[in-house]
Amino acid sequence: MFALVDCNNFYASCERVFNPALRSRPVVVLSNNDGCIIARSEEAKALGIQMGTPVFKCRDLLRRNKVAVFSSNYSLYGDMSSRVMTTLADLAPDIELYSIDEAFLDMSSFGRYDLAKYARLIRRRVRQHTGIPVCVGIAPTKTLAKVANRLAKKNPQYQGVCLLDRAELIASALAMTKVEDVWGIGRQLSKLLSARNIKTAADLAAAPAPWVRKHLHITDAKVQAELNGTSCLPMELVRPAKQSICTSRSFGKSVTTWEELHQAVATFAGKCAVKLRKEGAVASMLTLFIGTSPFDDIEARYWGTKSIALPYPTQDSMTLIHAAQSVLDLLFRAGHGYKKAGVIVSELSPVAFAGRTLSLFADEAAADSEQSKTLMLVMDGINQRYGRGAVRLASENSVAWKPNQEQLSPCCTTRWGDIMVVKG
DNA sequence: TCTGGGGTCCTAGGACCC
DNA sequence: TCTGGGGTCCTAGGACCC
Repeated sequence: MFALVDCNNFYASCERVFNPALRSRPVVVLSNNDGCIIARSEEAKALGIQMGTPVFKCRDLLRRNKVAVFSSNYSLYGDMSSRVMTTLADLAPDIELYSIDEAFLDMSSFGRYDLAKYARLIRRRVRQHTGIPVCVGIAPTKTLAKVANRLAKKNPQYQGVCLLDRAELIASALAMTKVEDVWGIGRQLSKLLSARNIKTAADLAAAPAPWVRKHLHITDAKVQAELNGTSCLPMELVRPAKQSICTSRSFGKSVTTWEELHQAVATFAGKCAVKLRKEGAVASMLTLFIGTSPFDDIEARYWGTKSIALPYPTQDSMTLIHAAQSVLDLLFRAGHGYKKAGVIVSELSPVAFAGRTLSLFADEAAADSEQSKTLMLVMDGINQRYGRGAVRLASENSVAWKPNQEQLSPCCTTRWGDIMVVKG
């Protein structure tokens, strides 16, 4: 048996934990550039505010209903997430951290223990330790646990817990679940299935397996098997090594000059380097993309993307920034108002392997130098101790293109200075 | 005026091998 | 008119997840 523990309206709930005055008010959290609504409390959902709505389209509604609006505060959400996960790790022998607000727990060793009762204990414990409300779904496969969790969330009478441990319970749960709400079935696929009159999870479970395998993907065949109680997706107890790392942003205002874009690109490459070092990986490939707003007139739009091989597998900020800027020179077209850019590093390998392969060309290094490694170590150390950005390379700068973040809440759990401003 | 960010997996098809 | 068979590798792009 698998339990899926999923935090309710996670970002909105995080904002509430340290601000009790928000408990009776609708709360929404905005995307990185204060552009779209990406999290909503139950009260906000009840107002009809949809996921992904641009704020400017519902500003009146927000004001009329005194909705509390926040910029996204990932320091806070990341820290609250690890508190929730730490609490959960004590409650089951094995745990898979699936996303920032979800984890699977391995319940297979619980035997004849009352799982519904245990699920209620999980909810209480997480609430007590972190202040975050969660729902728990338990079932024989991960996909069914997802179904169960969804029912627990949608139906107040379940009180946050749904246990699917008998065939008739599973059957009725599948009949209640629309096919587009099944984990792994997205918009395109549900359109296709709907045309074949497959409208509920029960319909999908009952569809002839050979037809599914022939006309859909192998992943969808697994979804179907999981709905029918055959577990195809095992617990993943260790996070697999990342294959790529991306840093990208939309700009608070459109960027027109080469200099500003250069700074943005340098900053993103620098952030990728920090993430690489945190991951313990080196990258062999770098991709840069820059673009105008997709909402611009079609003739004003521009989208450029290009990848280059790095001189050797690296995690050095200066090497990556230099590479990203050289790609920018190839992609930059004057006369556009750029709205977004990003850097992706890929072909990652563990840092322990860096330099094992000798360069074919004798005058080329095969890995970062000892000086560069030491310098990066010192930089990361200083930034960890004194705060991100305490030291940076001169080319990294975020003045001109800085994203809008007008409603940022304090970092109550990660920054001492911020604790003082909390009231209530 | 204002429209997110960061990932993975799968497949089709081209280019190449013998 | 007739024109093999069996592979691998790589990439772009689509679809999905949160």
